[in-house]
Amino acid sequence: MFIHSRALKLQRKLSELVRIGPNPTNVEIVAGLDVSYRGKDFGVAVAVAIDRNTHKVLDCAASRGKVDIPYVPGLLAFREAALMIAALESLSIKPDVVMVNGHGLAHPRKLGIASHIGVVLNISTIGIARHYLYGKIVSENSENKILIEDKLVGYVIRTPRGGKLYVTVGHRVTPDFARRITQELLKPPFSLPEPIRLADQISRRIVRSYV
DNA sequence: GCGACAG
DNA sequence: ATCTTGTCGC
Repeated sequence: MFIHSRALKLQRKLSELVRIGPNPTNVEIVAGLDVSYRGKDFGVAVAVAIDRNTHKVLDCAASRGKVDIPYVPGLLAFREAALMIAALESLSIKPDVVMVNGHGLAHPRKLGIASHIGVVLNISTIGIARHYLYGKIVSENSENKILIEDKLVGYVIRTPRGGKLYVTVGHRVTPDFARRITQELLKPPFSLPEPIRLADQISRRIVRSYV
């Protein structure tokens, strides 16, 4: 079952394992992870693998099931990580880096869902969030940096339509690599990088197909 | 006590 | 995130 205090303790423990860089080499496959819900406790997670150069979909997989843990700000991973990991491991190919819908190090205990998944699977991950959660935003050189304990962990970037996107280090990537790969896969007129956008779109279609 | 609060 | 159709606008 779910013990709030245990969750906090686990996050503080796992956060010690998070690494900023080094970046993966020869990045050709980028995956995106997202979860949609039917009602309040039935979720569908989808993993989409994209070719970093052609932006074509290489593979796609889904995982669904009852979700008993409620959403609590700061504890999102306990609600969604299991389904996301199941979907990710169902892919027939291995991504070089994974984008997760949620924050990475920009988190109260430095362990947003992107970092959580990165540490648990020991893979490179990037957090992609549409809303602010935690951290100091500093405008510098016409760019908005996200600082945690005075350390750079990511950037707030602008989407083609003027919206904001919080891009942060999940695990084993640098802030600049996270931003660069995100920009590369951010195709107008969309406001989310392709891997996440497709995972989001596909997961809601699956969910909505359930009458 | 007050405000903030990913998906 | 989800409950929800059409509609106004770039």
